[in-house]
Amino acid sequence: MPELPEVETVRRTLKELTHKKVIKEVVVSWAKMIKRPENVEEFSDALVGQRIEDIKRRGKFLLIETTDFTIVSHLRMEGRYGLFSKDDPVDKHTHVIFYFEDGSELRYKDVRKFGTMHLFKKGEEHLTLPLSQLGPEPFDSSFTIGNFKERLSKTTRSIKTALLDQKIVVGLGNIYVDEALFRSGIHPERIANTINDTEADTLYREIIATLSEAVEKGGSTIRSYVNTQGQIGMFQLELFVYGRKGEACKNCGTELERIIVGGRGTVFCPRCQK
DNA sequence: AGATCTTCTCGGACGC
DNA sequence: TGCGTCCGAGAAGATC
Repeated sequence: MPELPEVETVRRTLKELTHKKVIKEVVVSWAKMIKRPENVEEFSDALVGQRIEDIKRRGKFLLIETTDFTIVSHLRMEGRYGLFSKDDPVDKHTHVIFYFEDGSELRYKDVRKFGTMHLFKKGEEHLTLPLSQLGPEPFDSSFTIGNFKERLSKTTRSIKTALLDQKIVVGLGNIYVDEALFRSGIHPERIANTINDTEADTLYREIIATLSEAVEKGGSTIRSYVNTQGQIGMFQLELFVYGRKGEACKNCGTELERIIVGGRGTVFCPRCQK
């Protein structure tokens, strides 16, 4: 499931693959994934003749910038982009195809149909949902330890739930939140406002370290994550807890436990995480 | 009234 | 084979 590192990997690949290509036609075969504008034809029509100028990322959202518009795309769990030629058979889970003037096509596939696309006039995408309420980027100077501690001190949710909410910091999903909490020695059910100063310092550092190491490794392959080129990711980041229920903690050997926190499956070490 | 909780989206995987 | 259940990111709506 794409979290920040996977989305960043997709962004980099997609930017190379689609640079300066001009859209000839857009075909949407699953209209419900287009959340803005309400009329799907408006979405398709607006993009005809547009050139792909840049691909950015905000949290787990991809921002596909064209001459005049920005497509805000969220992959949710299973969304994937791939560049194909017209001779490639169209997968049944393909919901949007961007046809380029050079004959190539950018296809969006999504088995679960959870992904979304919003179209904005370029520059207006940050003014409203889905981007307007997002917290700071973990690698940006706007993500400060002071603000992080203040936000934690003001909520009574579990620390895991607080971190999955994209308001304190963006980019963490179920994999990396479990990893960051393990690396910080913090139990996922700890109430956020009970996290002490030292723990918050560690957590802040480990959130950034966990995500940046994963970006370096090109994202995770958990649940057969595939990059934009249709290749299985070269993920090599060592996962300490995610998906390892019942296995031995790599730090102390204790059997890892799985619980539900905020409705999400959660794996942790009962000995290392307090 | 702001924080938190619940519901909804969807189809593959899995268990009986 | 055919049901029923589970899973989950984010937003909207409901509730505290």
